[in-house]
Amino acid sequence: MTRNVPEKPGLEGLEEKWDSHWESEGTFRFDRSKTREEIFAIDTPPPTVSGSLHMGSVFGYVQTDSVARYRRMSGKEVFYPMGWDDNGLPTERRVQNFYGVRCDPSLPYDPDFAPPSEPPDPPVSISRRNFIALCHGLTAEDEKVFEHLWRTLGLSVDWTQSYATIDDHSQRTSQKAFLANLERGEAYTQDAPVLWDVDFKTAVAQAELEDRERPGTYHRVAFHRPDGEKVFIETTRPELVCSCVALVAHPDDDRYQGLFGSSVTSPLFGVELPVVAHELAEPDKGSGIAMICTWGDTTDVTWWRELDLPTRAVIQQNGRFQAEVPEWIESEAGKAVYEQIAGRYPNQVRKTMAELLEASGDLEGELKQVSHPVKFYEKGDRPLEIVSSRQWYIRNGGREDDLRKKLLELGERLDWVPDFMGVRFKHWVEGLNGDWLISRQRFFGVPIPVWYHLDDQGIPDYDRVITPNEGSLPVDPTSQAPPGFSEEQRGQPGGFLGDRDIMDTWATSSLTPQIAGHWDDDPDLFERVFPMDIRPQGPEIIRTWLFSTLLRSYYEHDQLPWNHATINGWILDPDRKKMSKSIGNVVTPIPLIEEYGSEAVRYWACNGRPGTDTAVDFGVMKIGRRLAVKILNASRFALGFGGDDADPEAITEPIDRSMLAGLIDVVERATTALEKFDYARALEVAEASFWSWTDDYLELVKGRAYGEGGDAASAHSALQLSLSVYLRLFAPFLPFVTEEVWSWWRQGSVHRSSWPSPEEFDGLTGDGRILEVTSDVLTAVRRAKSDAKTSMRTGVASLQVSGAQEDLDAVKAAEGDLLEAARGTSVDYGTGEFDVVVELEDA
RNA sequence: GGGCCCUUAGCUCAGCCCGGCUAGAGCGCUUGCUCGACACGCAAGAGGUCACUGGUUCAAGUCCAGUAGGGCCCACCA
Repeated sequence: MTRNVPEKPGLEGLEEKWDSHWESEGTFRFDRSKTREEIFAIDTPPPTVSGSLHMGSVFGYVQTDSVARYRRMSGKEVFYPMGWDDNGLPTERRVQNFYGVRCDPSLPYDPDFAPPSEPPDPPVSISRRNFIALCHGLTAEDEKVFEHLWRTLGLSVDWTQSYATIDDHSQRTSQKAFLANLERGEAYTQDAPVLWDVDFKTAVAQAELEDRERPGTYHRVAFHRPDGEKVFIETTRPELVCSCVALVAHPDDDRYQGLFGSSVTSPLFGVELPVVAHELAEPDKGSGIAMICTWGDTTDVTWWRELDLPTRAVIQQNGRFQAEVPEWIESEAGKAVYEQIAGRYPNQVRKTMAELLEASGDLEGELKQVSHPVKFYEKGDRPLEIVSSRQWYIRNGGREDDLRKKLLELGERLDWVPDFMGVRFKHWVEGLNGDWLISRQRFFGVPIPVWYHLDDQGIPDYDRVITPNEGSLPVDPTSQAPPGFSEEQRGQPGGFLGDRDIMDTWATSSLTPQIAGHWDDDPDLFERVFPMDIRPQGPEIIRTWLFSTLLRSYYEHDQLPWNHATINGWILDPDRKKMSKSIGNVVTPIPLIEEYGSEAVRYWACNGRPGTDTAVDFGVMKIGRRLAVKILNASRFALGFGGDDADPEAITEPIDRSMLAGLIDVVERATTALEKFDYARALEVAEASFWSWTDDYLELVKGRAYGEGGDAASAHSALQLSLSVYLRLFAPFLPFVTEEVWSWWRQGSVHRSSWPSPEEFDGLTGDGRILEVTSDVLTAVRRAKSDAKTSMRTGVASLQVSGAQEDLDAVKAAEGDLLEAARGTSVDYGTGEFDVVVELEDA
């Protein structure tokens, strides 16, 4: 075919050119006629579209894309869909800030509502339906930006397979799976203490917690024995004295043996409390005796449950102390004290209580400043409180050892890349201390698809759950009536109540294999892609996304959702610090793509070893760009001789065959690495070989290639053949430039060509040492010229090569090329230690 | 408190699983070079007690034990 090699090849504009070409050709379209064995399925992480674009996203996705492209070239049909995680709190927050609105579910829907042009302060309250409409609108915009970024980066996803975690199909899948869990008893509802974010006014799950080190103050507070004797506890939360239900010490603690079974009264409130024993009480913490409140921390919950203590909760879901005086405070003095703290926030009450205790003589000694870990919602700004509320849970092994063991087994069967990441999973499962709380008291998400019967008094009976017909999914119980009821019966005695909550975003994204594979509506497709081959993801969401996906797959299919989990490393800023919005060191990808090009950014990402933390490094990007430019220029040379296409028969020169022999090794090593998902090693191997190909082989054959006849034809064919191999080796990493060069003289896409294999070189290779030794001699000649500070064009007056006989034979086989490259006329050979003596002509 | 990862040239990192020839790459630095692919370039060079201490071995950057520093994850907030 005719060759179309440009005079001055460049990188500019390649992204756009090839993205639209691939799109119109359907290059990456998934062929669903293939069988499961022929398919390589990727459970792509759906990025949260409501955050800013971030180098962390680019990093992992590009690495995965290189794996996808390799598998496609090695003969697999790659199932590579892209999803958007738009449901959930990040979107709500973004909408609130972007438009300056707040969702108030009590407001009626306003069909004419339009968001203010500037976010007002304070924000304007709008109805739930208006709010959700804004969420949908904004995420649609955000998704376009993301898709554009992914296309510019050259992710080879099949864009016809996209999904969003809030779209109807995802909602249907999510609700169907939830109802299946409910049916089998894996999901249940319970009224219990939960960790609660008072700002977001929602319950949060164990997986969403983080500890933050906060300053606290130990208050030494006196409780009173009937005989007037004081018992001192130390607490950082004196505001909870009013919700105290008991004092507790370790059963073996000698100091408190006499107190167990007796009672004390609380300071200020005068509430009578038992003194109990429990082994969780630590003798060397504080005074060794603690107050149990309902609930100050999760240990309180344990004590409360195990010791069967009463519930005296005072902090409400809005974070304030309840307004009415609790009924367990009976004394007039106690009531008066409570009046002073009613309706206020815990940190205010803490100060007030300290003052009141001081005044009453119940606060002893100096206040002691400490720093201690406090539980926060990972997205929240205030410490979590524990409040009692009805929530939905999915059993996750946190309370059942059999299930926990089963999940640990599955985790062991999964192939972790790198394997030490499996330990994180193991520790997480071993450390689970409760079931997965999936209900959220929020708005933009998949509704929990149930209703409850109301009794004759209009009181909901949470044991009588009404579920929808599967055909009606997705449903919104707050606006749709359950089967067998009409909307008029909503809230009426004998009628129904729709669950107002939505599911945790992970309750839906834990089903990405089922959503992308169309478990609910296309069983034929699902059979062809499930279980998937790889789950690529970041290390920070092993406890959430990976774990919950594995759990749902176990419940629904009794097997792993994928065979391999490839865990990428963490992205650090150029100074090797963790990137975070609060520090303000987040690096965004678009300016970098503009400056260095997509290939450069991809090269940087693919240089990050699997599972290894990697810093944003502009230097590495520059190298990537240099490599891409080099590929263009070297290709121009290799294809610049007109004439025929590569003819294997024509490759007769020993050095050409020697070069091909070396390439076999490169192909084998790159292939082995990629089979183990080690894209970085494959790139490194290809790159090192490519540079010596340009620096040595190209220089050595240059003179012969410009000539004519059989020896020139040998060079032309060898150049084309080796270039074709290099382009395919680089295609997974540098998709644009390799496609560009491929298009100069080949039909079709390099990304649909076959991955190079050693069989391609059958009968074409020679002694690999010829090129190696000849290159060494050439290097010695160059060194001589460099030392003489003269041009590389300087002629060589005499060239003596000493070495073992086999080395001398190797050089002899390439003598013509060597002399031409070295600008010499003859070589003298001598046996002995390897040595090259060069004498230069006068300049 | 428990666990995992890291520590190799001025910088960023390979090499360690499976011990073995003078420990590699790129950037930066130094010195040259406008040769018919490439100045978004080319060639050559300098630069390292492989964190530390012990041990195993004929042989340790590589295996084992420990120490120190850095990072991450988990853990009941009295």
